[in-house]
Amino acid sequence: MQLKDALDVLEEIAFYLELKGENVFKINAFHNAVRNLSKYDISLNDAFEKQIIQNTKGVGKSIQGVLEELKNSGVSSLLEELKKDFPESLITLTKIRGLGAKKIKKLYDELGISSIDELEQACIENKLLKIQGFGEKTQNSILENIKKIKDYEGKLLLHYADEIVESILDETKKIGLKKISVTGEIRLRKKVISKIEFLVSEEKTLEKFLSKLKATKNSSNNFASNFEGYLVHIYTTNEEQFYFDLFRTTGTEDFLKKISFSKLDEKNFYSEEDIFKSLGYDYIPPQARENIQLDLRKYDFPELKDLKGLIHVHSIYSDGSNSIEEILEFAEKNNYEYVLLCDHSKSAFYANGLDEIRLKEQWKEIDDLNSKSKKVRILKGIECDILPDGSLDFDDDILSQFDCVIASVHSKFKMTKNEMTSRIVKALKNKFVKILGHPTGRLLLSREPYPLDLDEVINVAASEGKSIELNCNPHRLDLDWEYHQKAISRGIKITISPDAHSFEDMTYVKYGIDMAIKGGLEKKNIVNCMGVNEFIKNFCNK
DNA sequence: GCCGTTTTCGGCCCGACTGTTTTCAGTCG
Repeated sequence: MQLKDALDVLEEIAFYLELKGENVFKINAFHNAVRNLSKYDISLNDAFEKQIIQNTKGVGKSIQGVLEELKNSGVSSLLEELKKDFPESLITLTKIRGLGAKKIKKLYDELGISSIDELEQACIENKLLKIQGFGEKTQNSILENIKKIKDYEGKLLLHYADEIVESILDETKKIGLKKISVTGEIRLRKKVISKIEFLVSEEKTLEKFLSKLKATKNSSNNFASNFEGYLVHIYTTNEEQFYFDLFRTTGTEDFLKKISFSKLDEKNFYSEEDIFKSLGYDYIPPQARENIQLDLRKYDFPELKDLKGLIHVHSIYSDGSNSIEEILEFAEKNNYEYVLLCDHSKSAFYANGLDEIRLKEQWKEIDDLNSKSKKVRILKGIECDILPDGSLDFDDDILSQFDCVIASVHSKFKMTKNEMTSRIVKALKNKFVKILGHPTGRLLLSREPYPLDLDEVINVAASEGKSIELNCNPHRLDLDWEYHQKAISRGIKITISPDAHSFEDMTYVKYGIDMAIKGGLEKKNIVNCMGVNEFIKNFCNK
């Protein structure tokens, strides 16, 4: 069991305690424990072995007991006991934004609502207005949020899809199924996946594979299955037509049309390259086939190894889980020339943002490490909050002392389009700001972007000579690939950054590479394809 | 439930926001 799953159990316990009207401080104790442990991305076993559970503040005897029990048996008897008094589905209501334990209890006690469907029906029938503390706006926002949840149902982010693919491919290895490839949306590297698709060439083991997935027949060579609530499609083919069908099932339909795929008069190919060749085109990687605007020519697409700078990394100084030394080791191991360390600024109190005093401590540590490190240069950066009025979280005197400043919006999302646009435009005009972080603030499948005139932001970034981030966190992927051509056509360079808070996050740049290819970015368009000296020359103060 | 200690019980993070109220409760990060 992962520590994160165990923390979900603690959150559930807190929820049921709150339903029962337990002491607020007792409930908070569970929330505190979760908060203090949530920065560790490890298994529950490791958390015990590394003495993390034992030494973390806010994790006392009894919460430790719960975690111990989870480690040993996978369940919590406390949670099981608490659950007994309520319907199983009640906790699903916590998925709805704006609903906490208090409101859920009211809905349950007064209207007997215990599921999202029941709640939706009650809203439609105007029943919530009768309850004290609920009004029209609350009812509307609940309905809206339910709609969102239903829209998102069955869809998953790319990195989760990759995990599922991985686990299914592990199974096929055990079975002995050899000729299988992921195809369709995942192979195109779409940012949100609605079905998981495989192409398999028929062999003896196919039946075993299909029964393992409990797949049912759709048509003669198409099977469907449901894996943990997600749709899986399995297309079957034969050895000779494998690449033809891989090409076809990868799509997109628009792309196939664009290259006149249907005009191919033979079906036996030995690679996708051969298919492009016989159609008279250079090879186009699957990522780029979703972007119908791109020319059918060879692009100088970036690869992971072309990224020379690891830009936008958080350390334990703010809300990251690694020390600067550990980040340095990671960078060395992965052949980066430089790291731009970007912890949060002081206003980001929820993320332990740095004030001027702690900044100085960090700078000293960076200087010390730089004097020892031969291979990797650590640069002093900051992810500086853009305050609601467009000013920055440090004054120019402090800002001037960073090598490079990334400016991002983290608060007050609910502004008008005009207000938000001028807020960001003002920040971009600060001469020490070099990169705009996650420009739209969206969280895929969870939070809409804030209202923003992105065209205007791109125009200003261009005229000010600033870079825009392609945030590689699979929840963000922001700046979206659909805006890449617009940005580079104005001369903007894009920064591919992991916005990392852990080692795992640092590997997210691979999703950035996927999106960059999709957007039609070439190495020359990407800031961190520059070596350290060129980066300093073009994007650093001093 | 956790912590800290003036060691056995009292205090516990907090500000912003929203929507409901008519002065505040609930939620969120």
